[in-house]
Amino acid sequence: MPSDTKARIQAVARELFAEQGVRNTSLRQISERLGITKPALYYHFSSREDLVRSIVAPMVEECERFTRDRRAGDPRGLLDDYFELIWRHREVLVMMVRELSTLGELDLGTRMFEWRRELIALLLGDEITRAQQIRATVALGGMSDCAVEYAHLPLEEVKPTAVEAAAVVLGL
Amino acid sequence: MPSDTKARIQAVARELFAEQGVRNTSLRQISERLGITKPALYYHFSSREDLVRSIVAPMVEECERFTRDRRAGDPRGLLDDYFELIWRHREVLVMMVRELSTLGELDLGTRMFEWRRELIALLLGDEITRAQQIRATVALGGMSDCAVEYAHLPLEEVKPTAVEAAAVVLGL
DNA sequence: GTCTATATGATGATAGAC
DNA sequence: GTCTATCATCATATAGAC
Repeated sequence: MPSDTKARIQAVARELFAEQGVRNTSLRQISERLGITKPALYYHFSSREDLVRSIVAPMVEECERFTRDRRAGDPRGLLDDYFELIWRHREVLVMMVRELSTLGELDLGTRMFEWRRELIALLLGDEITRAQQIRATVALGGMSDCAVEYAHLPLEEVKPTAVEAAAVVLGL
Repeated sequence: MPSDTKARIQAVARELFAEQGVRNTSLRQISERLGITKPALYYHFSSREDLVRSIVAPMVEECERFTRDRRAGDPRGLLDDYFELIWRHREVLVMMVRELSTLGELDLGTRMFEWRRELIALLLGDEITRAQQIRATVALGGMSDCAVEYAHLPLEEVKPTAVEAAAVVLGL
């Protein structure tokens, strides 16, 4: 059985990134918490950016798959699934909210912004007024905030209320 | 008339902090955009942290004054004033959202979290269920997101809809 | 008030031994 | 796979001249 050092590096990095931000976390800190040395990291990842990307990629890909594979209609069900999606990735989400600037360097800021635009289109259609756009921001942004703020609670304790609140805002 | 270099430094710093994050901005960048040298900054500010603090302090103080001086009741009016408050400081708000971690070093993360707790208490009273808490997070968090996402629009185009959406969530 | 020059330390990254 | 040793680069910050 091969050693799973690579996965352990990612776990520790995710932990530190969520704790103190991506930019604030050095390879030294990661290696120290793991009990290995800095250069050892370079055997598993070609660069620091490679490591960051490997952690963020799964969420980004799943988000983009979510809007790509989804057909319009059933807005209430979409809110439901949207919440489970951001909830599943809330550890990375905390990271992103805390440091949009760093993710911007990886070109993820714009992709996530574009993703939310698509999400709003799925919810309310293509032609929407500014007022609808703002309500959608309150609804979706508010739900994201919940995933961050109540990240330590069980899903069942947060989701029903958060989804219902978002639905009320959107008049669903 | 004394030169207002100090204020110009703060203006440029605010600009760069909002653009690319606090941690990502070096004193070198600030001095270069101003057309002066790095050590010149130290004549006006005793340290980098001193400069950051001088920019964030006004918002934090006004937030804390807001909850301190306010008596409970008139929740609809509170939502109204809350939105104008975060809107007025939205440049700093973008900074904070983008980099809670750095602000955490300045002990501001906890203060802002505490502030939102007080705000929710003013809105809904001291004894609230978790469900009310979550709805409040959607409402207040959603409004904050609007200040960030529509920072480039005039207030009158955003505020009425955002406040109304928050009020609906809270059943006001 | 602003400059030049410099001290000191942390960072990401590589070379090469084991 | 992990180590020791080392590099260039960048950061904040200070000393002292003008």
